[in-house]
Amino acid sequence: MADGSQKSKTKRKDRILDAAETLFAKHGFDGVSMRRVAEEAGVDLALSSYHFGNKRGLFDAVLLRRAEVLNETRLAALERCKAEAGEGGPTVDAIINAFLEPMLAHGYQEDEGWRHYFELVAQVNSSFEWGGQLMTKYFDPLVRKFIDALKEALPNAEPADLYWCYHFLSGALTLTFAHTGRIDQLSDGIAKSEDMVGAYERMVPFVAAGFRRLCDK
Amino acid sequence: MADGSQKSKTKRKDRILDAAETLFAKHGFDGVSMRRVAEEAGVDLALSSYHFGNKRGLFDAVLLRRAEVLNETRLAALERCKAEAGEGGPTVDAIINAFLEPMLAHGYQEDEGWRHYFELVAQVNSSFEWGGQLMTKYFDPLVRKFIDALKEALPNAEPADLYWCYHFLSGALTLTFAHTGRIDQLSDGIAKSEDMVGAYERMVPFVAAGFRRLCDK
DNA sequence: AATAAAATTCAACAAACGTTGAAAGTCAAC
DNA sequence: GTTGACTTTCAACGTTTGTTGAATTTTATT
Repeated sequence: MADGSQKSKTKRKDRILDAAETLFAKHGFDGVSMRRVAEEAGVDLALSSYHFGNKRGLFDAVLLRRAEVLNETRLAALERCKAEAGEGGPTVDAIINAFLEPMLAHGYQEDEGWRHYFELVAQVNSSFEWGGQLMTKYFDPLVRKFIDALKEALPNAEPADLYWCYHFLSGALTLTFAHTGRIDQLSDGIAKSEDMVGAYERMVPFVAAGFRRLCDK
Repeated sequence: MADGSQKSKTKRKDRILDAAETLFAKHGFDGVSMRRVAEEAGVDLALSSYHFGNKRGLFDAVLLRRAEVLNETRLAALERCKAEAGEGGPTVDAIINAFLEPMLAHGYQEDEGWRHYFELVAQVNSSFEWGGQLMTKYFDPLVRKFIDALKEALPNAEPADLYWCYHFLSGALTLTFAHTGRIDQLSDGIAKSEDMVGAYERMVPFVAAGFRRLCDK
């Protein structure tokens, strides 16, 4: 059969993950029904439960799928930035850049999947119910490596200051990738939430300046 | 009757708002049922619909109730900081401080209501579904006044830079007040998400340094 | 004390929810 | 081509959902 429909190409299991990713990003865990996921994926209702156990299992699978990829990319960027640095090790700017640049590389290049995924992570990160548990589980092992690198670049920093600075970075980052459209309305179109390159180019110096003011003693 | 139960004191309509505030903050709009709200408020199921029309009306009422108070407090803080400043107008640090300090004043002083409210706002701010619309509606008229003040303190700033800087501030702020507990786990207890004073004292210089690096030309 | 208005309860609706056991289909290995 | 292991569908289950019309109680006004 020579049909060009999207359905025939990818496997059903992946189509379910894609549909769930999109819907969870837009409406949150409780705002999406298993029926809606099945409909969007073009699949029977029961199939999601078969593959992922239950709704929560599906949610975890969506989060895990790209977390592994992102963590690897970020780790590679960190090690490359260390290798390129001179004897004194990488600068604060370089480390922050290694943390942010991989999101841009995947993020806004005609890849809807990654864009939805970052929207979902933004929502999870700020949610009381899951923010602590899930972000810790999926991202903090890597985040610790970045904080260790920052400790070397800022040898006199108080640990508590360093963690709070990362927290502020995390907040700025996730809100930016949430794509809520708020900055468009606030600025009357002068700043655009779709302009990820502009956001990235500003976030690196903004955050690095904060780190240095608090931690460079 | 001389009973000291909480029920008898406050009016039912306020009890519904309080219960909804707590529950929406923890579980989001779709994670809370009208029955759960009624139960928590100690009130009949139908009463919430009677007072607020429907579930969405209840949600809006919860958001609006404290937004008005917070906006007034922030406006007063901004004008006080302008009055106290010399001829050159307030510094960036002073303006940022006027924006953040009111949340601390209300926020963590044994007042659970405000704490839950800020958790709710954090969640709304990062949600694709509500973030653009609701935050704009309830907070942006005031935010524009703060940005105008920042424009005067940073006369050579590009407008787009200014809006992005505020966006980063907003992200750092809302995540911090979301109280997800993530920073506790990441830092092994060195930094505590309940320590709002510590967060506040660090956020002001962190954010102000970012503004100056990007906007002070 | 009678009256009108507002507040609250009761009971029920149809619709949507997550999950599951059993049946049917698909596919590769032998 | 028969077997056996996955995959997918079908049909239904018992709950829970938001909302509403009618009845009841409370409150304020006369």
